[in-house]
Amino acid sequence: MPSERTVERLSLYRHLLSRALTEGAAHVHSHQLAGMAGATAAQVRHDVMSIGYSGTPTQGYEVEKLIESIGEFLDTPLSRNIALMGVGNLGRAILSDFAVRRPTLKIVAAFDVEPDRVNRVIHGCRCHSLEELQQIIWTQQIAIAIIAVPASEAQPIADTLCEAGICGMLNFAPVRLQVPQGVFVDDVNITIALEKVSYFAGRKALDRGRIG
Amino acid sequence: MPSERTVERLSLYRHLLSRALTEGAAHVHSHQLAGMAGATAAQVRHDVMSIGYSGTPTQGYEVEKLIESIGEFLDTPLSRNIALMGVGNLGRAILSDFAVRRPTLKIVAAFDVEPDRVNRVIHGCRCHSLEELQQIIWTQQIAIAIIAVPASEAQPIADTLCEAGICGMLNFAPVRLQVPQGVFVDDVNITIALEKVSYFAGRKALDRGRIG
DNA sequence: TAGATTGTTAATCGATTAACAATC
DNA sequence: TAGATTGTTAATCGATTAACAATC
Repeated sequence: MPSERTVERLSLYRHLLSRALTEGAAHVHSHQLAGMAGATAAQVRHDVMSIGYSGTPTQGYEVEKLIESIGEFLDTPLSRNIALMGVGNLGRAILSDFAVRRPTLKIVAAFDVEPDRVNRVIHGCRCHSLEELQQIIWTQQIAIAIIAVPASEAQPIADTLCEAGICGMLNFAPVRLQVPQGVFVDDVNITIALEKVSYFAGRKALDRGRIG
Repeated sequence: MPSERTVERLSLYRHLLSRALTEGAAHVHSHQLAGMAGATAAQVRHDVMSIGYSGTPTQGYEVEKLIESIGEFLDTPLSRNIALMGVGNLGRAILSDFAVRRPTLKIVAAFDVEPDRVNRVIHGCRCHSLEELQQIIWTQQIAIAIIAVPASEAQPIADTLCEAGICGMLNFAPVRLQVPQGVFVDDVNITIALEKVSYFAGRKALDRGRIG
């Protein structure tokens, strides 16, 4: 079982390699990929080894083959259909900015409680009422959900999703979701990320003697 | 120097404790806070110890005092004023959902290149043109920036920000930013987060025998 | 061939966990 | 007092880094 960091890096490698491929790069060395990804060459070699792909000492890694190997490793037999819960400002931003980027991950349905959002098509995605949730999750084979609802509604929504059989959630609400053992949850907390930046930026500025 | 994880958890503790305080809680035990934060009691004790606050065996931690201690530790002498770069869908979502939550962190200015956004007030925040950047960063004493521009514009924007003396950035663009030594950058990559959820959710589903 | 890069093992580093005396 | 919880040290765990023979 690879670590979360390794999975994150592999995902990033694939993204970078796809772009390198369109620019005509046929081979990359570990330190080149490391430079692009903000990792070390040793990490790249470790990550690549862990997915069972091998390069050659002189040429390095074949870009096309490596992309393929990462895909075989990362892409699970799970359906790649995603549900978006909440079509407020954040939900709409996710729909417009991130829905199209990866063909392997696709937001196929959105849900909201606001009557003026339900039954509308927003950024190319139809918004449904919560009553339709279970049926749509089943018929569309949705395995993953994005939680972009206010904090107070996040837990009830998560409960409904778990009952409907969802396998994983990406949670933007600043709440720790209680879910059954078999469900994977990852949190993106923008406020905490900002506080972290503020803290370490402040420490660095102090070290530089810029302030304090 | 505390780890990034410790800083993230401390930020979360403060958030949770503030809410507990308004609900009338005067004291918490390590395992209670751990339960709320999705951490272990040992982690809570370790984190609290590292900021120099002490509880008592019978009562646990005083909520009000602990919040204060976390603040003294996390809140740097750095100005808490933030600039938002890019007022597209994501930028607007950040303005509306996260700007008001923490009084210690405040988005005081937004910037965009689109003429129809410049000089407008969006979600209570004035949007400026990039020409005004340096002057506003200086006069408003802005130390932190949020990068919510398209990938292709992220690096030039980051360069300008570094020249203007910014200390830290929270980057939403799917690019690894090149910055000088003294600048702290943290990345939020929603696509990678989704791929991670998909991978681990798939693994869990396999283990449960739900698929495969 | 010579040299850079690979796969792979061992060493290091740091965070988490366990353990336990001190204490309210 | 008895008992749960604390601060603190030691043990564990896992990831990163270093090292190096194999190899194209």
